[in-house]
Amino acid sequence: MSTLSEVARRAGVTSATVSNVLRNRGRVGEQTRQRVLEAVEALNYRPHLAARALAEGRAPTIALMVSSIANPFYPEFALAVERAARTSGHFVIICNTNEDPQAGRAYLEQIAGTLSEGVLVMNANLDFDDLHKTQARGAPVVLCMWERPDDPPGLPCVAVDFRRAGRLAAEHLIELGHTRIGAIVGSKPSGIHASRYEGFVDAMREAGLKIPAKSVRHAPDTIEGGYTAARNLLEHDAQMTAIFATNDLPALGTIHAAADLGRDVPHDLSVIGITDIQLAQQSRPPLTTVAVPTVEAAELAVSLLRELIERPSRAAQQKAQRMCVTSPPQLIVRGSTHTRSL
Amino acid sequence: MSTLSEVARRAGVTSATVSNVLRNRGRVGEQTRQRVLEAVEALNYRPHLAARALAEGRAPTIALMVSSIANPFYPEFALAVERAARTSGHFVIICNTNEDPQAGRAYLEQIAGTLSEGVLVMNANLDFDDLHKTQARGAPVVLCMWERPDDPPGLPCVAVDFRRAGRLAAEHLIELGHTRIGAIVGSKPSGIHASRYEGFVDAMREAGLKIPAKSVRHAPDTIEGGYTAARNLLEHDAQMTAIFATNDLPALGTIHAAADLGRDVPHDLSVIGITDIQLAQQSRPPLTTVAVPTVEAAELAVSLLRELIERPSRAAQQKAQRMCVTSPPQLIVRGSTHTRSL
DNA sequence: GTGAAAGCGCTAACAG
DNA sequence: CTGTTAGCGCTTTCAC
Repeated sequence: MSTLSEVARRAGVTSATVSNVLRNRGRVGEQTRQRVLEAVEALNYRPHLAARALAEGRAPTIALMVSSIANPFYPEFALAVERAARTSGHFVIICNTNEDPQAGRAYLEQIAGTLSEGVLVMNANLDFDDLHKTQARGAPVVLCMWERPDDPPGLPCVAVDFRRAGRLAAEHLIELGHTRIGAIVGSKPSGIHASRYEGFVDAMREAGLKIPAKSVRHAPDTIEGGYTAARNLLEHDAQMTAIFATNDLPALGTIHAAADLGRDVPHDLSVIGITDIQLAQQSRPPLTTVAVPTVEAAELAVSLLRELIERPSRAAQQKAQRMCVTSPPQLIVRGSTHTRSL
Repeated sequence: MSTLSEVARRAGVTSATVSNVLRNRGRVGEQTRQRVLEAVEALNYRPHLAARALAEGRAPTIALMVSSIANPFYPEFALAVERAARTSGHFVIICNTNEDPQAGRAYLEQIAGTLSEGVLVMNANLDFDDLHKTQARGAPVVLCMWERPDDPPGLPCVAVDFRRAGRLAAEHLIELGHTRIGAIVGSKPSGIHASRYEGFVDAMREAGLKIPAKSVRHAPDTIEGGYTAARNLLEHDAQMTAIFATNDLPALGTIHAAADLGRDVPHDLSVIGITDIQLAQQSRPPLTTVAVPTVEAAELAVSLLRELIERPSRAAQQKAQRMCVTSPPQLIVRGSTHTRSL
């Protein structure tokens, strides 16, 4: 690893000059520029990013806090984040909190503001106090998937109208003539699944449909969780003709459960999810779902973060209020829903 | 963000002392230690990792090069890498090369040795020259899933006996009485899928079974790729009773294709894959597959990397030869394979 | 145009 | 035990 001053020596100039040609700052004579470039080439010089970070007082990385990268939804988001981050010259450090606020805090305290200049939070189950603290220490924080455009979290965020997503899903089922509709709701009582369910409830109410307690189940946000909940639902109410899940994974599990119960999807049972993960296209039948603008959310989150990093002064005042809203979720009709036929 | 010297001033000592108490180096009086700790607390001080990295001449991060984190297999691996890395105090920077050697090179040149002190390579389609260069510049490199324990790549690596995996899969099918077996091989002609296919060929040959060209297809490493290839296979040879895929995703696609062709898996058609990704348990029927020790590979890779980082001198000599082999792949029989019944 | 010099925040000898 | 002194590799005024 050669250094700036080695390059400088070889080019017969000083390191300041080398720095200047490398960053196109200041005026440098064409001749010296050439010599410097040659020296850089000859020595195979590459700037030391940590040193640069220290000198500039900023870091070339951002942290992405996520509960577990192994959950099928996050990788798609992480990929989009990484792409967006690259365009602003940032690398992304992946921080799996494993849903543990302790782990999250450890990450935040160590890297925020020292190794990474900002943090993106994606359903990582973090303590809001911790988030505020890291913000106070100078590292901007943005929440990547806030579920309520109408209820700001007091932290910069990009919001997705999940309530609307829930409503769209329910409306689709209702339009198809379904009246006995079951719901599988992500296990965490509050948070992102609550608003989806609220949207569902809104639509049901408007259509004059009841939601008996028996037709709602809470389940872990996995295929298996959905499977179990769906079996349960179907065994308690044989008349049910449609199931709404607050997420794609449980919806996929529902399709499996139906198959095991000898019920054909979509003819005997319609199933709908929310998100539109890649797998949704690849199930049998392909899953009807309400697509959430993942890539857009990632891009907005990165650009908001960048803005907060670059205009800390102006941003300081707006921080609490700063909220970007993505374009609305959209219904994607595929093969798992059908006109009620019973 | 308060600094070491601010803490020092407040505690009435010098920054060296603060550094000492924080890292438990050197002897420090109990009284001063207390005062320092109080000051740290009062100022909410956190060490600046970039500064520390510069001073120590090493970085607290490693880079994980991967073709695309959105591919369902990598996240599981990435999670294991991150966990292992944390135990050695490293953060992991995720580098999506998108299969593009150019992109890979850009990453390597920028971060290797400056922002991250080592790099893990996971099927990222990188140029070996580039890897050798980054190694030469002082950043250890380890390949995470080398497919041939018997043929070292000239770079440190952890090897998984994929040939054996292919053999195990084939043997399972053969034992079940299948003789007309189709094969779906990952698209890249050389590399990781080749050895899996070789293992398959070995077993077939030993069993005295032929592999007509018609019963082999190359396909992208996706569900859809497998779907198309399987349809193709099945339409050309209605007698085929089993299909071996070099990876789980195409195997899953094969199950779908069979369903669309009205063939029951496993009674009309047995399907087997390799890897054992999470999805394999969750398909209908659950996929029989040969499990590859992902987590073990991740842990070995990280510890090998750490060793290379820490003993550069000794390691230098061994670098080219350094190879860890994981425990062997194992057959996991689930629902997609069955005794031949035609 | 180019160089000299200070400093980013921390660590690591070495003195005292 | 604690302080002094040098850097780590780079950026950035500010002189010349």
